[in-house]
Amino acid sequence: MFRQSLKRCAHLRVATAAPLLARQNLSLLTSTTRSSRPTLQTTTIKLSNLFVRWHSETAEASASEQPIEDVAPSHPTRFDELPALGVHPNLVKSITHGMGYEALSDVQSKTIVPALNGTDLVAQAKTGTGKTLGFLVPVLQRMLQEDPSLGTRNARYNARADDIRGIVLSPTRELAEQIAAEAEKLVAGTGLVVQRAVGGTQKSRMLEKTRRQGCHLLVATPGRLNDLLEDPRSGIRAPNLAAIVLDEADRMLDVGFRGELEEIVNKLPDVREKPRQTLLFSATIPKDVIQLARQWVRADNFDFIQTISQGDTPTHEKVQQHIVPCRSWGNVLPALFEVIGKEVESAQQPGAMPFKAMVFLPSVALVDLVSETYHDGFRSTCGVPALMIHSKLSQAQRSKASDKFRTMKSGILFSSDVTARGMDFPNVSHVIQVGAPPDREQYIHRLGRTGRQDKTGQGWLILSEVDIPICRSELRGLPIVPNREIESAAAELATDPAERLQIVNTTMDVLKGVPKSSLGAAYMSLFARVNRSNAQDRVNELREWFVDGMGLEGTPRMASNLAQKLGLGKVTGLNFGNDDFGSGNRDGDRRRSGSRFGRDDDRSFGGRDSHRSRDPFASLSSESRGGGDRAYKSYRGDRGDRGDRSYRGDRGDRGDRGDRKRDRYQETSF
DNA sequence: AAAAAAG
Repeated sequence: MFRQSLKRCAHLRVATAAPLLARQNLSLLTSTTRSSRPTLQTTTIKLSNLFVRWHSETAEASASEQPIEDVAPSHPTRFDELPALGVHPNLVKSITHGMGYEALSDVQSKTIVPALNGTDLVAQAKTGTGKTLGFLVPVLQRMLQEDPSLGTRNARYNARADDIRGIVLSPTRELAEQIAAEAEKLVAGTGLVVQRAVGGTQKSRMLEKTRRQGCHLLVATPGRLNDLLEDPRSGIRAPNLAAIVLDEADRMLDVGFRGELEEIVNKLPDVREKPRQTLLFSATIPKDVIQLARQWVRADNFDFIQTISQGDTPTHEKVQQHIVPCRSWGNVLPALFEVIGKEVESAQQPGAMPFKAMVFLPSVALVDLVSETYHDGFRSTCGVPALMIHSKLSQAQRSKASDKFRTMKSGILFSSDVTARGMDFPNVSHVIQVGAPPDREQYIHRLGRTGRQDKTGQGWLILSEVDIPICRSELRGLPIVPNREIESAAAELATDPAERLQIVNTTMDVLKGVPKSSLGAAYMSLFARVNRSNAQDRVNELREWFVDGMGLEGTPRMASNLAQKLGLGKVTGLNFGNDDFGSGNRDGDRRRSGSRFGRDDDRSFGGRDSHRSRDPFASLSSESRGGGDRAYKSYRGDRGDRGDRSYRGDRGDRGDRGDRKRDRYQETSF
């Protein structure tokens, strides 16, 4: 099995690597004497065959390829083998003594030799498998190799701020801090100096420290690094830059960062004059990112190393993935608190991990709202302390939350996607995702906050039915199993509180007591990613939440020009009135959809649909689509109006692409 | 109005 996965690992080796290897005394042959482990089948192929290779699932050279050398590189398995491969003993000592690691992980084992040789890498490995060490060791080793006098600690005094040799870029400040902390442990016994350049901190303090201590490796977020490089008085320079690392590479290469990254590169030495190594690491490397990655690596000298075989997912089998489909958004928060309550209880069982959960929410406003709701209504009964983190907090608050959660044995961190990637909080037992994750990759990275190294954990995804279709296609192929034991998920909201689930009542009562501005912000944020096909459903389910669930007069007011921008122009049931929680914009609605609004509204939100399905999931499965579908969907707002037309439109749509979609759904586990 | 990232 091991052999097979190795074979499937797309791997390129280019001729230039061989002499370097020899020069560094890295004996390739020792691997055969050291152990009987299978060695990687390394094939040298022309770069033009790269894409063929990635799609072909085989590493055997074809006739068109030109094998230059048939080498079998060694794959060290223990850190104490690294000095024999040329890694400085003081670096290795930090790892084996200071950090207490013995065995290399799969990704470390496969990247170390090519990385030490100066080969550019695109490396993909599952979350929590030690990618950070995988890029830090070769980058730091290169510095020690170029200047052997840096091997001892007192050489630190020669470090300079204007001769930075390595840069690591991270998409978030907290991740940069974490990487820097790891790097500092590594260099503890050497003369290497690590500095950090992240936003939200005092630039002048950082510059003063860097001028005083010097810097070999700079760990940075893009904005601050760019700022430092374009400031002629900063004194930060990297004329001899030897390596640049993009951690979370797929994220760093996407549109949000591309411009800033280009600006940074333009201020660094021209690679034609000063060649440098580029390392791109991530747990997810979608196909379209591979094209972008090629612009970063040297065309004639790089490896693409995957420790995830084709067809496998970047998630861990040991982490169970549950989905709780909710009949409406109003059910989502009660379901969240029910899951938390039940899982806190399960964690009491002997042998269970203490309950330490990260709860990912789709917007800052929802982090605020849910965090407050938990503290006001559930914290005392549940007994588990909770923190929150998102980018709108001050950096001091963010760091405090992050540091505190790191040390907690049991606790909850309500979070936006700031902590979704790379963060290594020890012993997270649960990752709970609320609402549709922005994309497949983000789902995988969030889930990867649990089940790290040799640990286990579990994932929960709590979704409104409106978000099911998008998630079903986005998360296709992932082993996500429906959970029907959460009563709040299917509970009616429009019933007398005396007959309503207690947890629903508590949630709604607490929400009602939260400042209207918080509710309003959360409401607005839930329209951020709607599209033409689900906008009306979202309006309706949120209206049900506010009116039937919380017993408010209506939904928060939305400016009509904002509604236009959001693509809600043709949607009915929004509140364009002057009062924040008016009873809805009847005038506007009448103008748009005629006079039946009131009646449909009553029918939809009055909770009088006796035939509504009690099990939202049952009506979603591909087998029971049809009658159940209709019964289930009948709660929705004024569909009757625009009504029947849009309803049939939906179904017609489905019918057109029916076969293909059905196929995809069958591959999906929920 | 939507994660993040410069001030």
